Amino acid sequence: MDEFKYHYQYPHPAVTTDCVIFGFDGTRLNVLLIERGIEPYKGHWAFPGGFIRMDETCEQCARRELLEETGLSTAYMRQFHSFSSVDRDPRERVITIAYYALVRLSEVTGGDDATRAQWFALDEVPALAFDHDLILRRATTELRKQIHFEPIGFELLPEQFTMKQLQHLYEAVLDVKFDRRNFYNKMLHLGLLAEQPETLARANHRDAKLYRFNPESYAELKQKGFRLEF
Amino acid sequence: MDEFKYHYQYPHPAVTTDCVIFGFDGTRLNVLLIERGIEPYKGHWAFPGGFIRMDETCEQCARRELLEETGLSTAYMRQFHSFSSVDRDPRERVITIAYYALVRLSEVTGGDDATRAQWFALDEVPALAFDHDLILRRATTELRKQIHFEPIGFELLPEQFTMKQLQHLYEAVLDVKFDRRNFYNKMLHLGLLAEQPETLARANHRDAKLYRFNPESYAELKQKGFRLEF
DNA sequence: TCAAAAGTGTTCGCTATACACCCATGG
DNA sequence: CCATGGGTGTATAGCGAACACTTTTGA
Repeated sequence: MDEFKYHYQYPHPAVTTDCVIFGFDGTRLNVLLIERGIEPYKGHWAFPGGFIRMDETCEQCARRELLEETGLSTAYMRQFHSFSSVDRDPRERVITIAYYALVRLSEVTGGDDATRAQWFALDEVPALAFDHDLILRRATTELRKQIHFEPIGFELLPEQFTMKQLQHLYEAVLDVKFDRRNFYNKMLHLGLLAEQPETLARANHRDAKLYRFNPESYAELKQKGFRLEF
Repeated sequence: MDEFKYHYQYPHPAVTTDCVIFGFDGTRLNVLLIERGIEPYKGHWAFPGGFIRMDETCEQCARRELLEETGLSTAYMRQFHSFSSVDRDPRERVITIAYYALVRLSEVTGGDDATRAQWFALDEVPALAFDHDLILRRATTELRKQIHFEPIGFELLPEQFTMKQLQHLYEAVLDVKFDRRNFYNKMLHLGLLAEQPETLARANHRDAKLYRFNPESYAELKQKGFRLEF
């Protein structure tokens, strides 16, 4: 019985997708890692990923992995780079198409039990399997680039959030500090936020207003040639 | 004799790279297309591209194609997206990793004679083979995004250029018009241009100053946290 | 009444924009 | 001397950055 039953006239690389899943814990940016149960790199941490099927696109493949590990069937997801070093996988030639996903930590469920998954703060990520260190660095820089000009930060926050939470998010992703008052002013004047009727009661403090991202306003502004920037 | 001598346990897609080669003719942005000599899409125009070898990275593969078609061994080149629709190639499952290159038209030589290659202005590109229409649209939007924030426009101009040429380039790529005086001021104050001793003699007009892009200045500014923007 | 965080406005300086004049060249 | 494009400066408005005070809440 021949296990190698797929024949080609020319050599073909294997193709995988890998998925860098970002979450925000209120203070720091986190990524979801899987502990590998098999060789190569058994026991090392890596991004969720897997071989592409012949009947699915890369995006479908990446979404399948996201679903398996987070229970989420929808989330913001973006292809950011393909990695093709000849020796990046010791088994065979493997080219990977990498995505990053932005998820709300509160919505993440365990995923299937077969794999050990764990969130790591960006600055506490251990050495990773394969070339995943490189993939993480690239994912982070691409995310930063993108958040400068597109309102994707909201994908990491609950539907309703306070101004302070939003500020902390931007500070965590961009690794900068903003003046609180200027941040409030800028955000409100952009016209992308809808003030919510509810407020968030805080112990010992004044209640905080809750906001929601308003995609319609953004679509409208974008059509008028408006360019968001941070 | 078995022609299908490469065996795998699981099905593998074929992987290609495609290369959108941009050039600037002084007025409009152009792309280099190849007329396909074989099926599928025989007689249709397509981007230079080909199957990846087992001993080269995608970037090396794309550069190989660039060299074959333009004679250029160095040029600005950027991977911008991978395309993986299941039916994008009728022969077999093919995933392509797409690059765009920015070249100086003056430096392009014929490439090898085997293929018929031709420059097309962006707005005169015919219907393309495979999903190359989609690839072109994506390449164009990515190029526009990138030129907003990185000084890559110079890659499309001769080493020495006049302010007017530079303005025309930006206008062609971004599809906007700039006020000539404001464009001059902004460019000069950015500090990215080195004024050249030579001038360009123009018939019937005053000579034009020639400039050169100064990568050192840019590196210096970038390190200081300066963000370029158009 | 105090501590800690929320909410709001004003001033200032820079930069993008709109706009006008003089210069150099060839015919 | 004139037509054509090259080169430079100025006035204004709008936006981002720096910055201070008041409000609310629970202890």
